[in-house]
Amino acid sequence: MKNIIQTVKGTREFYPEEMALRKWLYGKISQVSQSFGYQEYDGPFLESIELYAAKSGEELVKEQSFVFPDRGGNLITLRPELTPSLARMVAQRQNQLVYPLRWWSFGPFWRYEKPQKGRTREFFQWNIDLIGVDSPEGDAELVAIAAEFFKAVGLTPSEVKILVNDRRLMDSQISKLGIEKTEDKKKVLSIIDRRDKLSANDWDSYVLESGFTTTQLNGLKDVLNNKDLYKTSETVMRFFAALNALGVEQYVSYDPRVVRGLDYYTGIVFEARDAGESSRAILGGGRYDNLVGDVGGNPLTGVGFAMGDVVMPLILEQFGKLPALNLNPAEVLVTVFDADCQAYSLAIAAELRQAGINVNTYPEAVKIGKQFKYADRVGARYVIVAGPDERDAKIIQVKDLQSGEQNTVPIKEAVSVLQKMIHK
RNA sequence: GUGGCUGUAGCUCAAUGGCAGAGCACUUGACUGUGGAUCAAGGGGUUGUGGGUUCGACCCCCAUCAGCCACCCCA
Repeated sequence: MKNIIQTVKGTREFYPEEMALRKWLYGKISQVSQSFGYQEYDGPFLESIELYAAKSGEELVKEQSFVFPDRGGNLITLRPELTPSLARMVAQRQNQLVYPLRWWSFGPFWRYEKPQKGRTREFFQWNIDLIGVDSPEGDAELVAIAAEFFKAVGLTPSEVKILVNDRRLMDSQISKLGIEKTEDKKKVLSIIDRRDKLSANDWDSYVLESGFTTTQLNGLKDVLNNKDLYKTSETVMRFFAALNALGVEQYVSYDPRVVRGLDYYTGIVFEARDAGESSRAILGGGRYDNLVGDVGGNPLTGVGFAMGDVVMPLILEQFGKLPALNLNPAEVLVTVFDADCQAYSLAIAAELRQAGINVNTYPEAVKIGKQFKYADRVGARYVIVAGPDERDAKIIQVKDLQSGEQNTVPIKEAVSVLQKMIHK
């Protein structure tokens, strides 16, 4: 045990239990994405480092990416995010694609970060984007997709909330405080982003230390406490009207403190958080204006979000919403009574499989009790016993481990009887 | 990248410088053609790894690896 080579730091292994959960999650994501008419796509897992140099935040590429030289000396990156690949894919076929473009993806990503709970170095991420539209209704569609996803996995509006703001709204408010320079505005956004991470007093001093006046500080506080700020924006009002019409308004609320860290958001921004103590960010996204420009296309607007796969199981566990998943694909186990009867058992199993039933056989003729225990442990519900008596009489015994009932079934009716039992 | 906590059986944890243990899990039996429940017995450890201090180290010191927590950043 001790000299087994360790897994790479921050990676996960998917034993059947975890794999079943991953597939379940993928299924929900796929179902919700497709219910809104989005098409599945994917990009390469390996990209050249130049792709990220243009657009992504400096830190993401320089400090949080796995980068290595290939045998030819080119720097290769394990993709830390999908958006640049998406931008290129759109740019390459910009004039052939049909807009609005609705695409979604679920695949692996790598970031060289310090692993801890809810954060690994290798993770899966759901990306979904609506490209080529700039309307509040388009923004609302993406938020509605997030809400429908929560609904699909069984999370209620009291357990998860999607918090929304609009950068344009914030921008005009910040201007009103006499902060006009782009650089200063960026600084304010990052200050707002830290609002929850500091105590009220510490945050106040942080604002002042960053070079802003007391008047600006107080003005900023007023803005951040104004839950009705969105009512001053016709666009955001339309956005909320659309959410109402889509029937997901209970999951969504306006919060002027949400600004998101990334520079490239230009309109609506949103993030989902759980209502528990940890209050983790579950997903985040927003509107961007210049998706394709950086990789050489004509500017296209879009709105999208990303959700990692690591936090969701933690949230589901916290609220007791983890699904009970069946790990054993075989509903039936055919026991092997003794060496002489093995062929009879194998033939029964083969016949059931021909009929589309998933069947385990016990691979050796050990004590029947052990085989029953095995069936119980692996979660096979029906056990077939076919010993010498059964073989000679052309029958089998079928036991339902859940009810404990056992019936004698003529071999000719085995398929139909089991199909009925399995599908009832 | 910075700071802190932790690491003992498959799992959850005891043992605070003097013989490395318990519960659960596992194997076998009670039950010679039937799982779960009960009872009994049994197997299982280089105490994360490598050094050091000591007559003696799970325990103290150093390093290292991993996990967790707070920063940073974000999914």
